[in-house]
Amino acid sequence: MARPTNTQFAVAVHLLTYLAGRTDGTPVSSDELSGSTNANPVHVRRVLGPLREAGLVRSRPGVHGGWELAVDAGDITLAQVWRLLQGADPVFGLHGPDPECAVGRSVQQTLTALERRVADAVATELERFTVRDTLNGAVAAPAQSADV
Amino acid sequence: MARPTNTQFAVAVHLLTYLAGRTDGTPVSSDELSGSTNANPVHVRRVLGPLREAGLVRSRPGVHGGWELAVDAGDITLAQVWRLLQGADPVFGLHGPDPECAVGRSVQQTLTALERRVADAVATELERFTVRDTLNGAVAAPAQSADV
DNA sequence: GAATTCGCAATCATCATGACTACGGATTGG
DNA sequence: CCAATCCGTAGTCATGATGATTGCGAATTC
Repeated sequence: MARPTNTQFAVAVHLLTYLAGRTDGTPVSSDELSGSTNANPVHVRRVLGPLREAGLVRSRPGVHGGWELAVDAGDITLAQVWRLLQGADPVFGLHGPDPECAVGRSVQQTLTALERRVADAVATELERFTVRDTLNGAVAAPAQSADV
Repeated sequence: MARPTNTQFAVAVHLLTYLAGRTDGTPVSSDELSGSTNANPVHVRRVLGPLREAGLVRSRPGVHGGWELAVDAGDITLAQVWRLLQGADPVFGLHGPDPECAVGRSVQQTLTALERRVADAVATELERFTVRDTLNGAVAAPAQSADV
């Protein structure tokens, strides 16, 4: 199926959780972080970049530099992370119908409206959890899955 | 845009709406459908295949063959279509963390649980609409978007 | 001044998606 | 029976998104 192509959200949650688990106040280098996420340092920096701009994390260059949380883990909702990294991505892809077809135009409007509804639903669900929850393993699977 | 690649759900909604709009009982060929969706006939058949297996549409070969709805448009929820085509796709991609890292394993479990929750949320939202709604343009944007 | 680490640009490999072609099978109509 | 139409499916190809990797510069610490 549509394989997990964009993993930035997953990596970000991992990184934030890792940082939240660091009790000593020392920053963590991209190198160390890349080891845990099995990614490379450049990618780590690219993922953390938007989070830094949003004020969630700090970075410092230099010998004992690295990354650390800028706010409490309990104050970072997963919805925030989602919006920063993948919130602009459509949940389902749109297609380009024949512009001359009346049905096509109507369907396109419908799909756009749907997209926003679904994106809202995703954000609402992610709003319920924070990085602290992920650190504590407090994110449980739903009682019953609607799958199939 | 992470998800922009897989447009099968969008195409399927388009195709079903097109079929629902056909008042005369004659089947529609893949060729005609491909014109409206701006795709090619083979792709149309590939998208409609799972819907046929689920009993939502029928197809007939031969001279006056083609596709038609097998059930009432009001009985086809968008969630059904979603599950058949993209329901198995993760909403956000998972990454492959270092299996030796305790944080990594924990985060992975959390993300898997999250994935199911979010997938449920999407399905629940799509459950609210049917192909008839898309035909009537009855899918409105939400009152306020949670974007940004 | 040397070592460390972030910041960023540029290139490359991989993979999902969909377009396209080709051929076979089923059905209709003469 | 034969031709035309249309689905069914396999196979190949182009495109685009994603992430790996390298290289170089700037900032900071010691």
